[in-house]
Amino acid sequence: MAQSAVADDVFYALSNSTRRRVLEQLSTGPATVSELAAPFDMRLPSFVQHLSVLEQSRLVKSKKRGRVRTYELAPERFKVAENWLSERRREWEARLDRFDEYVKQLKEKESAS
Amino acid sequence: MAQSAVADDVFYALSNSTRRRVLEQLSTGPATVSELAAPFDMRLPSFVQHLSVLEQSRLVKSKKRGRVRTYELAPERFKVAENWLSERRREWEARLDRFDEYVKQLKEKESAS
DNA sequence: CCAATACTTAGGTCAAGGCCTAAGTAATTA
DNA sequence: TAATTACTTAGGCCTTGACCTAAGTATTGG
Repeated sequence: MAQSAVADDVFYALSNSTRRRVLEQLSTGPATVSELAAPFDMRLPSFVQHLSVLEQSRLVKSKKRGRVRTYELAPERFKVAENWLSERRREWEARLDRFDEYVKQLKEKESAS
Repeated sequence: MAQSAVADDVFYALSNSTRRRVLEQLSTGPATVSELAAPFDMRLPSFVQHLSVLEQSRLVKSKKRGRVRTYELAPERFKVAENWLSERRREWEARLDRFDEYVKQLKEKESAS
């Protein structure tokens, strides 16, 4: 899968507040489907779709023991989003620094005249 | 607008690779609609929809002078995504630290017995 | 072993997303 | 002022997304 497709999946998974709330919950530790579903006013099959989106994006992973499926965070994939964002920030800040430098030099020339 | 709806918009805007490429381009400086569209094999009206998604999310802003519309990055909104992600990281790292501490104490008790 | 539990599968509705063509409008340029 | 440029608007097509109900399967507790 192309790098950008991974980012598509990750950002898409993050674009829904139900899914983000699940990730918030899982940040505090593993949980079962029922536990995760409890806070939401949504039928289980609908909710489980969200879990499957999260799992496909690999932001979480799950394991089934007996009839209980337990989810946990898979922190690695978060880096895809974090890295993309910090790369953008790096880029625009570098540009703004160059602009500041440019303005500074303009001023120096001005005061020298 | 609720905080989560803002995050919905931001992450949704970021979930498409065309839109991310536009943001990458804009990280290096402002650009017009035609300049931004040039690299893409897509009809202008379709492309412009992506720009409007970006603008609605407030990740970018634009201004029209004459017949030319110029876009630029609006860095502030990126923080919504950055903050959400760093908050999750903070949370799960705190948890893993607690777990390490727990394991460490287990080992101490063990060696004391 | 029977019922309850914890999901899972199948399939349906409706809105939104991403692309298109065709036809505008407004600002510039020749 | 006529043509070109730089978008913009309108509307259509098809797929995907987010929800639902109904019915299934596989454990497990009584």
